Amino acid sequence: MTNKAHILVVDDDLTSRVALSGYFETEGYRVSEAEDGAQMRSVFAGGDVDLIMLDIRLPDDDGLTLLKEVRKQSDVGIIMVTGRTDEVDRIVALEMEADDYVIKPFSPRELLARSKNLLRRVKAARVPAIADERVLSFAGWSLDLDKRGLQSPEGGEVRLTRGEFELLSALVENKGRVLTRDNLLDHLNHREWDPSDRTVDVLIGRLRRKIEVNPKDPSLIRTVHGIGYVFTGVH
Amino acid sequence: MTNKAHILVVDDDLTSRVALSGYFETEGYRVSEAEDGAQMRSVFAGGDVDLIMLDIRLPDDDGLTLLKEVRKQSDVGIIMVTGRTDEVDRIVALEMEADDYVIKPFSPRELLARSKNLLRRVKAARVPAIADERVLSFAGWSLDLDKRGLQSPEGGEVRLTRGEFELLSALVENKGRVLTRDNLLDHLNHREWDPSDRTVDVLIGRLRRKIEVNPKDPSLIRTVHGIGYVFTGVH
DNA sequence: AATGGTGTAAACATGATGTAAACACACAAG
DNA sequence: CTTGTGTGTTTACATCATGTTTACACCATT
Repeated sequence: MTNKAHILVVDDDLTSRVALSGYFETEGYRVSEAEDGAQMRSVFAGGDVDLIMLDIRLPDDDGLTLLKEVRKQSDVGIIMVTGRTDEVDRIVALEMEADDYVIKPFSPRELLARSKNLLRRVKAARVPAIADERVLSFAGWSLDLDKRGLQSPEGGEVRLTRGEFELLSALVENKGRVLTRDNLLDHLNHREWDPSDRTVDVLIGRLRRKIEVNPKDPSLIRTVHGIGYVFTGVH
Repeated sequence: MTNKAHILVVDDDLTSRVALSGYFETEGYRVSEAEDGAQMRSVFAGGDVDLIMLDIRLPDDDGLTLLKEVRKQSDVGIIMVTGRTDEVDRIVALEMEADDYVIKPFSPRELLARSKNLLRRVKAARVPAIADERVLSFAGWSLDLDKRGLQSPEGGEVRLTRGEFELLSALVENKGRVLTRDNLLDHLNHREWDPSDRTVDVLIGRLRRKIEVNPKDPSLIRTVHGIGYVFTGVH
């Protein structure tokens, strides 16, 4: 998959939390951590969590209570983290529609295999939900993030190279905010910028010739001398 | 759930098979049984199986071989039935994308809870597929998802290999959205993509020679340099 | 005016893509 | 078992797209 899955680890015990996060980070997942229900809700509200590793024993809210709360509003993947002695609660958790549980101490290899399989299922179900188009509009233009194409106000399709597209979407997504070359180059490739690097300038130039009415006097992509560029198109 | 889920129990041992079937039947599921790979294939070919309980030890084909075979062509739920001594194979099974395993003798309550949760996920992913048209049309062509065949605008039947079909259906189902090679290879087989893997490129090439008016200048399947491919046929 | 930043044409280098051919493997037929 | 067939995968190489560099003119700021 192009996008890394986002995993939320909820555990009050620092040791297990770090261990879990470590495993997942090594595998290239994006990991967030929470110590309690409040922090969990805060991260979960971001709306892009794919899998929750949820400790069944927490100081404030019971893990099972949180499980119920989350399940009520979401089909996110949930794996309960349990101790050796939680036998009964494990079954209860499964019956409350937790997808799985692991027992501390866990086998990393099995844990990762299970997580991966579950993520596959979660994502498969989510695709149709994200099916709505992601389109950024400005000054009559529309930039389709799925199609990776740009439509002119007249309706014609304008072809953009990968670099031009990355640059334009970064600018439009941050419209009104000045982005440095360093910043833009990071969006483009993941690369450090040094003062002799003119890549961004050249690409901005090519972009202007494609979308500006008068490329010599740009109105959409403005230069901020000594800093970088800023997108000033109206919505 | 409106329709009863269909569960296929594959086990050569009569005792475990009957035990498993019994549990599921009590819960109101529709259960089929198979003693070996051949019988399994026969039932599975019916196309309406939601969950397979697959013994990891079978007389003829290895359970893992069957697992691989099924996974190659389907996202059906799979729970491996293992003995106490199969520790290593359990992990291997998970890594071959089995959803779960149970250890004989199993706790009926846990088994049923796990099955129920998995069925929920399997069905969630399947609903949109069934709800959608089973025939996808574009530019005069029609792709029959049940028949796994393609009809040309002139009415002739064009033969597609499994790989070509998987690729084309993935592209058409996501028309207008750019799919990465990673993405496409995942539809094709369940396999990770690495930059040296040219399988997708070759298959796309073969596909183009079958459906494009001018394969040298493709209009249906467009290349998005540095990203992947996108289907741009009109409906 | 001096200095460093920016625009841009042109050349360049490199990695991505198209594709033929060889290969590997499973399966079916003899 | 052996042979043949279909098909996915790998290899190899020609070609292409495009990001990057270079060079120089021009501009902005001091």
